[in-house]
Parts: sequence; structure tokens; C-alpha cells
Amino acid sequence: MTHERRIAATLLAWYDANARDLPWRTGPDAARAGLRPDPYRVWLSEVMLQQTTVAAVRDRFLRFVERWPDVAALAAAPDAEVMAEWAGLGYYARARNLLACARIVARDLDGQFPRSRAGLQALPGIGPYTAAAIAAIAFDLPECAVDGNVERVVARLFAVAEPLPAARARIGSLAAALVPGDRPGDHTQAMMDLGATICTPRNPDCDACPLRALCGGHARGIAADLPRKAPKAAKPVRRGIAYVGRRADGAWLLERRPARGLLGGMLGWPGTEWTVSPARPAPPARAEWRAVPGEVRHTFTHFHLALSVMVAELPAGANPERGEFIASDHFRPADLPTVMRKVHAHALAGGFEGH
DNA sequence: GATTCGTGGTC
DNA sequence: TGACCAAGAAT
Repeated sequence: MTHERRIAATLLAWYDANARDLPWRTGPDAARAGLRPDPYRVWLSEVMLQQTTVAAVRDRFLRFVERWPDVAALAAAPDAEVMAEWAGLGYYARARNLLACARIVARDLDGQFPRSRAGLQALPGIGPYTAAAIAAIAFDLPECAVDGNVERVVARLFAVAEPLPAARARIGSLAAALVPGDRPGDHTQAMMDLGATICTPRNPDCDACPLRALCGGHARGIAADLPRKAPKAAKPVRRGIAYVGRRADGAWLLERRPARGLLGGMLGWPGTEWTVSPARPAPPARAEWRAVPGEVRHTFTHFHLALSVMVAELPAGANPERGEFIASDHFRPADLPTVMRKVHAHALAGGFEGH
């Protein structure tokens, strides 16, 4: 038996006894009985899990499939409702692409997800990792899905000291050589589970690892230091102003953001650009704007944001130059991205109630 | 290959 | 408390 086969067999045996119970899974027992999970649920979970923790996804996934149980239901949903449901999860291009993908599958593919990696990867929001993961998990095809977990596990198993991202090609071929012809779907999920529960980024629990005796990184005493990564750039601080306006009838002045770019397609407060030194702009409506003491701080992937908040009561017949009024009964802070929710909370904390 | 794109948890 | 990190994709 080759080293690779021994690793795969040991990992699969460990998975049979230790697989995590997750709402989008059917579990190893069902898999061995030939039962596959619903491709719709696999696809949705994989998209939600992109750069997002299982803990954050679990409840959101359940709410989502309760509301839209299949791809046809999702394809028929209004954009604004899907974006609102995604609010707080981040990386909102995922929600836009999710809906675009659902509509293609429902309209052009008879509601069936493609049963090949290439076919899947041709759809919006499905890249190399997600295509391979769906192919393996939903259809049990021998594809190799390489995510952050797999990169870490493989870098340690084979003591790959070259830093990412340069090591990506080598890690990819090492990972592909591990995929067994039998039960490739469970192998994929086993790699994830090992990476998430034992071979963790910090303080890996090598004592509990089924692959410890087969691990090159452990043998060299460097497992916990792998994979090596290039240092990240510092985050600049950007500034801006957000305007929280409320009409006499209680309606809030909000604005749908452009479909592309940061928070694209999401609802938010009108405001300035967010730059290192923003220009002083005109408010979205004529009113007595006053500053709320303090500021809202929020950190995005590549910059810190410090937002000043201005508030104003707007007259009943207000005709704003930007944005749209959302009636008080229809306004839910939970429909906003987190930074916008913080702005609303800051305005309220500053004593603003509107009329 | 390098950038852009969110958020909440963790140490 | 601030930096790091998580089942990446699109450009």
C-alpha cells in the first residue's frame, strides 16, 4: 500500500467514527448506503462557507432552506429579499451570484445542477474549490477540492515549507494524489473535518490526530508552523459620513448600493465615499443635519473605517436627492449589512428617534 | 499573481 | 484589544 493510500484509508476510518453532524450532510452511513445529499443544499452550504465559519453558517443555512427549499423557489425570489436574508454574512457578491446561479439552473438546466466539475465551475459564484466540492460531495465524483483546510493538512502531512501562495501548485498535486477512487465525497469531507477539528491553524491537536504517524510535518516538529504565508499589508484607515434621516411618518431614508463593489446590492445609509481623506459632500436631503457624538468603527478585509454619523428629521413632503424612504413597519436593521446596522444603533444611542 | 470583497470568533 | 483567521471567487 502506498503512503497516499494509507493516509486516505486511515482518514476515512477516522471520518466514519468522527464525522461532524451538519445540516447539509447526510453522513457517512448514508453515503455508504449510496444515499447522496441534495445538490441544492450542498451548493448553498459551500457558497455560504466560503471564507465563513461553520458556526456562523449553520443557523443561516437552516433559515435559508426553510424559506427557499429548492433551487426553483430561490430562483423565483425577489433580489431584495435574498440580499436581506444574506445581510450580516458578508461577501455580498456571493448572494448576487447565488441568485444568478439559481436562475440559470432553474431556467436553462431544468432545475438540475451539472454533474461535472467543469459544468459546475461555469456557473456564477462557483470557482475551482466549490465546483470540486459539489462534484465530490453531491455526486461522489473523484475531484479534489482544495480549500484552506486541505492546504493546511497537506502542507503539514508533506512538510511543505515553501510559503503560500507560491506553494499552491505543489499542494494541489499532493492533495489530488490523496483522493481515493472509492468514496471521494467522504474523503473530501474528512479532510475538512480533520482540518477544522484537529489539524487547526493554531494549536493543532497532534496527539489526537489519526494521521500523526504518517505526518512529515509532525516528524520534523514543524507541523504547527505550516503552512507558511507571506505577511499581509497593513490596513489604512478610511473615513466617511453616514446620514440617518427619518421622515415625519417614521420612514427611514435608505439607499440601495450599486450592484458592484463594496456591499454591492445591499441597503445602506446615504453618505460620502469612504476614503483616507474624504471630500465634504452635500447631504442627501435638505434638513437640519446634526452630528452624533462619537463615531462608528468597523474593519473590512483591507481597511479600517471610521464613520461620522449625521441625523435629521425630514419633513412630511421631503424630496431627497438620493435614496428612498422605507416605511417604519418595513424597516428591519437586520436587513442591513453589519456596518450599516452599527450606524443605525449609533444614531439611536446618540438619542436620535426622529419625530 | 495581486486586489477586492465582510464578518464574528479567538487568543 | 488588535491582529489573525474561516469550506474562495471575480477581476
